[in-house]
Amino acid sequence: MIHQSFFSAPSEHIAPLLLGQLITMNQYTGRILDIEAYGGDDDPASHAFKRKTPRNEIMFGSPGYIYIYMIYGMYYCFNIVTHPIDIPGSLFIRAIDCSKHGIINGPGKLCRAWGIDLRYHGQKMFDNPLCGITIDRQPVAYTTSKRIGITKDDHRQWRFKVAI
DNA sequence: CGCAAGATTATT
DNA sequence: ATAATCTTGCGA
Repeated sequence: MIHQSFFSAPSEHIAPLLLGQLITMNQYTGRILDIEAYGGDDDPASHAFKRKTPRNEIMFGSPGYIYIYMIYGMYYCFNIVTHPIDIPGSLFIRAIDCSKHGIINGPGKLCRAWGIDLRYHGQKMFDNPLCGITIDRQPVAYTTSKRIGITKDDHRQWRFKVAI
């Protein structure tokens, strides 16, 4: 499994490297198909755009930790903190090809299928036998596009998907 | 303390 | 295109 320093880089640099690779969360495994990158005070769409708040605080912390938040009162979303400490950013996992459930397209559906909730918030994606990512393949071809579901759109092409 | 907006999804 | 549903963060 990859270690913490791997996540200590800009989100948009890491995202394509993780596409097609193996993610493990407790009993579940799958291959990452779709990731969005988020930054900090230069990224209006990011939760960490302005100040540190109770919710986004972890985005300002050490890389490689799990950031979970609830959206629209119904769905949890799964993120991994990026950038060195004090520089906020995250990777937003949107879709996975899961060995058990098949393709799960949608961040809310992923958390529902894998039972991810706030208990995962603040846990590690490194040095953790239960949660982590293993790079066991050559880099895969991918496409980029605009991030979806955001209104403060800055037109950045920070959505990364495995090419069909 | 009130209120609008939100990194979504299923349905029309 | 819109409802469902509730937390968060902002302003007063």
